Amino acid sequence: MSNTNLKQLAAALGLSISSVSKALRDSYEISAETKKRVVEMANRMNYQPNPFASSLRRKKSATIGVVIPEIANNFFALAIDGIQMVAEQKGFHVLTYLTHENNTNEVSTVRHLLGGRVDGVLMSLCRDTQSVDHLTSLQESGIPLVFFDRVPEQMSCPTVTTDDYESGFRATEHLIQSGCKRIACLSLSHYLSISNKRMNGYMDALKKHGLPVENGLIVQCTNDNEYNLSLIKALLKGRKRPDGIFSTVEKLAISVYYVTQEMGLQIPKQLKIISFSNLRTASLLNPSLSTITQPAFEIGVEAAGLLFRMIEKKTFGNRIDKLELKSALIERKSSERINKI
Amino acid sequence: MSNTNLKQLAAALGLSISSVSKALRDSYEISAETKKRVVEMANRMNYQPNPFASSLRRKKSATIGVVIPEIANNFFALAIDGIQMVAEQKGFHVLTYLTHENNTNEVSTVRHLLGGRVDGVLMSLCRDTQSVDHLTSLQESGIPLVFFDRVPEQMSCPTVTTDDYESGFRATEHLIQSGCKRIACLSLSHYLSISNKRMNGYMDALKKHGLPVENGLIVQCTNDNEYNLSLIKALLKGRKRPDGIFSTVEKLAISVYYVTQEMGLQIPKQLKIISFSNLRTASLLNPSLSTITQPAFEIGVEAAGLLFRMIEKKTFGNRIDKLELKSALIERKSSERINKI
DNA sequence: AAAATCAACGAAAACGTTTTTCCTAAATAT
DNA sequence: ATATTTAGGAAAAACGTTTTCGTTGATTTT
Repeated sequence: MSNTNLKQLAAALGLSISSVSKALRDSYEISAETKKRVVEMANRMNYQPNPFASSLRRKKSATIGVVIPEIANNFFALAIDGIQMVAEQKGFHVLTYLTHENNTNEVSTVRHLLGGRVDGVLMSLCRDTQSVDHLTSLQESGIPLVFFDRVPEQMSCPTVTTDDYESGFRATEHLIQSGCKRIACLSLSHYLSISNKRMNGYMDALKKHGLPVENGLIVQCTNDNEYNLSLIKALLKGRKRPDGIFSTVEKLAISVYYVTQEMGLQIPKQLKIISFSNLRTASLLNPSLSTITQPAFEIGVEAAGLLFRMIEKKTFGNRIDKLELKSALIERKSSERINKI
Repeated sequence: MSNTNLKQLAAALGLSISSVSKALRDSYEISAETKKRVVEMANRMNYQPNPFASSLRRKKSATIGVVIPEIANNFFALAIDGIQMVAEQKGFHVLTYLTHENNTNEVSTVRHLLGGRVDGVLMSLCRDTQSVDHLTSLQESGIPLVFFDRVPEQMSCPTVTTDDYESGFRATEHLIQSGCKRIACLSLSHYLSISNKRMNGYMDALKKHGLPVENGLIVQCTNDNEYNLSLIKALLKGRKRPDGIFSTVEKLAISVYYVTQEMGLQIPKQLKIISFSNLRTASLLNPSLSTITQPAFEIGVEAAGLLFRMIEKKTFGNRIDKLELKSALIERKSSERINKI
């Protein structure tokens, strides 16, 4: 805690507290010379305004909250990076909260946020969030709220997302064009819109190319990594093994790599795979992993930008922005066509 | 901002503000029945105490600050994860700041922190920090401060680190035992103690095994990825190419992989490599990467634990904890001995 | 029965800002 | 010369808590 306050500063200057405050905030009521004197003394005495007093009085915290499922995740780490950049430019602080994919944590975090600790909230839902009551109550409290990537479908709110349906479609079509006939889809959660949209793209691509949609090929994964591994193993050891996998999320693709390594299954010869991913090492994997790569950093930047427009009331009345960015499909070895001789 | 405050709550209950406050804080001065009434009404009216008023009055923020070079980094993401876990248990909020390896940012962040926004600070230095003036002033201000991983050598402060010297030594010795005769060292910064300690381990291992320490084999890398790539290229294209690389940091190893891929240099046949890294995909790379893996999550947990002991004044007077955790050396293909026939 | 203790609560000060209102002297207008 | 404006600054009222003292009436102690 900074030890010098306005009172001491005022005493040292022979001025009143209010004048010092106004001088520091560059008010027109204070003469230029006085301002200079004040600023100099403030520096000399190492004055730092008390943020709580200021926040209390102004009802502004200069802080935003970011609520995400996890941080040890390339996508979210990059998104946070973008968010932090914008926040810093605006002179805002960033409070982060991790839900660990657990709705209970999400709800309690939102309740904390309702206390008014932040001027705005950026959020990406956790995988098992169904009810949006906590979210609407946050929104109704008047705190600007923007969702990114994992957004709630049931409520009207500003969002920043990517072209999930199209990406799922293109990824699946790419596998088909590489020769796959039986393509599995690894889904993160049937509650998440991104997971469902990606899966819908997958299904429509199958239909377009006359391939059947088999329920057994759609694997709903959990938050338990071990259990996911067993699901993937079961999928790949089954009688009618898929020859292609569309993974809606990075960590599931990594699990597939581990399983195939253990089983001695060859990618892309026996199994092709493409996955949503922000791995920097995708091209260095054995084999290199074909990816749909979301512009994670930009998503963070745009979401934060939107939030600050709301905080600064630059957005008119009831306008609700829905921004969609494009992901990039990057073909690598893991989905390469094998030309039989 | 929550709309109901103590005053309104008190009015609704027909009690005084102070009694309501005391009831909510479970003071012995208030009867059990009254407490129950108050708590019920508080829930009904959705009362959330104003955090700024509370912080202002109590001179406690229930918040810690975390200052790190970057977040899109496996090590730091994991460390943050550990920190957040402990903070949540303690009911604390976490404010994160990124310096982007830039000392100017570090200094200005510290100045912000001096304002008293947080009750404690966890920090990992940026690569070009030389002077520790800003750090000592933060420490002298009385805010508990714990460094992790990248710690300042010139000042006396609590730290959580790993066995960097030993790890550098073991990694280098491992390369030697795999048959390397000319081992290069990729250093992140000659200002960072971790980088230097790892390098000292490297040099001592060379000496122990009668290998010369060549300045040309010690590459001081920068914060510019492109430039680092050119440095690595120059190293590997030189007349007397090294046959082994000890990388003190993950991203430089990744750069080496890119360069060798481009050059068609074969790992581990023509070049062996081992690197500090927390890559989850290390074993899936082509070839799998031998790593020294730091217990990043635990580092976060321990550093936060230490910080909270200081915040809660559980640590006696001038005691200064220096905790050292062990890293694990994991041998994989990238440093495998090639047995000539 | 008087004095002391006690339980349960209220009044008010304090935390350090920001901001509105008010004051005083000098400058300008009438 | 008097009235009015205008700088430049001071006083004081918030902001919503927490906490230190009182203040009661009731109970216990002596």
